[in-house]
Amino acid sequence: MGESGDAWHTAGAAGHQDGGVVTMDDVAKAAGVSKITVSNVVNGRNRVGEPTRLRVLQAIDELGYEVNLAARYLRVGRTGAIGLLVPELERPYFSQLARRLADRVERHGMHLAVERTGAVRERQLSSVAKERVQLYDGVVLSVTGLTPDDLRRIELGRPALLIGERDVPGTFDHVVMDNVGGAELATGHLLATGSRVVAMVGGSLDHAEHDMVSLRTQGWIRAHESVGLVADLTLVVTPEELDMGAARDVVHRLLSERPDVDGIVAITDVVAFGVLRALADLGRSVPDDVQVVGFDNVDEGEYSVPRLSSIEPDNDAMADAIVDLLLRRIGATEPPEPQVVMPTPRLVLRESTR
Amino acid sequence: MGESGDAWHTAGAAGHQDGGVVTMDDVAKAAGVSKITVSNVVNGRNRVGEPTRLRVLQAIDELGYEVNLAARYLRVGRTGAIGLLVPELERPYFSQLARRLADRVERHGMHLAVERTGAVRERQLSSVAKERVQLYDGVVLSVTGLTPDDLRRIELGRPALLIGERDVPGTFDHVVMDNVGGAELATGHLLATGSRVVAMVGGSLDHAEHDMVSLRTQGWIRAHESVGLVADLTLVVTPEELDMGAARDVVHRLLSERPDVDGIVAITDVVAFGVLRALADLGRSVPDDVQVVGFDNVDEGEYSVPRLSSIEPDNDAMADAIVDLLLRRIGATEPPEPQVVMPTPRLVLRESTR
DNA sequence: GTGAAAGCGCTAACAC
DNA sequence: GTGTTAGCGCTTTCAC
Repeated sequence: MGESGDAWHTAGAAGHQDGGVVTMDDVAKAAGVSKITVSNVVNGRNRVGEPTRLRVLQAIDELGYEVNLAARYLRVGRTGAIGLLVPELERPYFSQLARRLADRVERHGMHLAVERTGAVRERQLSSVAKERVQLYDGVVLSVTGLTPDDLRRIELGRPALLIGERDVPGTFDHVVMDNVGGAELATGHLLATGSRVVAMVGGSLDHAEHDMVSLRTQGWIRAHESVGLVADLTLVVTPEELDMGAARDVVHRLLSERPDVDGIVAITDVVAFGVLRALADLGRSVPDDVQVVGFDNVDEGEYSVPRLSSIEPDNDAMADAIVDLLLRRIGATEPPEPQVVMPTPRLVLRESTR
Repeated sequence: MGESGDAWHTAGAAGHQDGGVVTMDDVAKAAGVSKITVSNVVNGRNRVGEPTRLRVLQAIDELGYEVNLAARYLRVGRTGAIGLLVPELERPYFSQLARRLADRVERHGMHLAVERTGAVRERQLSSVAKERVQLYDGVVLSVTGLTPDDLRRIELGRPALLIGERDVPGTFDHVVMDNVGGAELATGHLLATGSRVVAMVGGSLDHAEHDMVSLRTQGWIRAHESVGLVADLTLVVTPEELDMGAARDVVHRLLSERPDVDGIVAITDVVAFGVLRALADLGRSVPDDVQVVGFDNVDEGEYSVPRLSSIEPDNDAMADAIVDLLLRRIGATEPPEPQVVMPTPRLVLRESTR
């Protein structure tokens, strides 16, 4: 048959004859049936006689045939894949979310692919992301860092679900953390266990934006209010990036200006790890000199030194809701009513708090 | 026009008329040209007059047209996507590899999607993985944990490149770490700086398998040999899993049996973090009582307490090689000669060693 | 139980 | 510069 083909690509791994892009027609010819019968066999539709089935199966095996997904997709409109679009691949929160989603999606016979949107905004989301998203039956989109205005522009052209922020046009399914409530819970615990000067590392006072950072900062403020204190806004410090390095640096600065800080709420667990690192640098003992609490309850918190107390947003419940809502939307013929799910967070106490 | 379509999926985000799966034909009709002219405009082929181009562009905009990638792919055979298949999404090594690859791949105008193969073996790799891989122009496959025999079975039907193990059929492009050399370097440093009883946490003595674990264990043995010592094989301890929790547990056990251990080589950085956690539990000071060195030089090593010394396999050079080799193979019309790349590792000293 | 015809949306050739 | 023809590989009627 053909002379070139796919087989060589992997440099002749298995023992196929010659590869050569085997089509259903080839199989049909070899088995002495028609294309459609091959299709029926491949897709397990039972309207085909056992002897024919066997002959077809054998031909498939001999020729090393494999369905062409692009063709099938063009015809059927389904790829069986769900896309998860996140701003960064290596943030533990996202990779652990990916793991949870992959588990659940596979349970439904589909699979998950993870892509990075980068420090994407507006234009990029509406054009770049839009194109690549086509090869998924549905998309989970993390919109951390996008303004409500950006969000209004998003139009992916297929079933989609948002995670990450709270205030959203109201036209998307949306699974969110209780950012305010969680931060309030965390801060409240520090205040209740003797901390008097509780800083918010990674927070922001830009109340206009209803993004994760501002919301968690509000929770920190509210916790003060609800015990009759007024939060000292100079204790909100904002690192360049929400990573460990920047967090560590900003804490060095904070503690040189405000050595009286005896509690730190970190905007995320990753930031909290940077905080712990800085406190170790400075010889402050945790939790005796300074209590620290994070947010997200990432796996690594179990093993940091000291172990990190954190807010668990109920990540499993969120993952459940995400795939349920998305699959519902994928399966629907009519656009279902957009829904918002916000599980109740709880505080996980480990060694970094009293 | 149509009444249903894509638009509703995202619940009417943007302001398209009605959606309705707009095709090139629709655009062509609206602009008063032919399908192919629309195609030419969309793909930026300049053989189209400026006024026509403008009319087409406007029609595209008005109708909210978007190319159908499945159709294009069926025709052209390229999706512009590279797949990265890893056993686990949340291992820092993999997510950081993903970041490096995504950077480079995007520089070439393509994009990267990451999928999980799970604790996949044989059958799964040759069937499951094979299907889903079709929508990528090329695939980077991490084969950690597969036997050489499994590897021989892999036939993905498209340009592929292996990472992770050393001994491989020799028919794939292959980018590997110098596992033996790296572990030898790490162990050598501990021995040279006064450690006398150096355990290998996460190692394995199953020399039959030439997987990462065995290779790094060999490096540990060799380092002893090259300074005239003979490695005490009872110091090789194997946790259930290569994660922090199991590593921590196994170190607890190790140190209760062998309190004289004064150096630990961890098979990976993640294992090393578990080791550090255990040593903190046991009140051993690092590096004074016990030196610790990891492998992979994952970002988190900068921020652990204490900061982790580690083997840097030259991850950037590996990422460069991976995309260069893969793109070469994708672009080629003839199967290029399979190539093996193994950068030289170096030791990064931080606080966990003397 | 099996097959023939049609077409999903796109682009490579080759006209004009 | 622009259009026509053909076909990528598959599945969905509907007939036999």
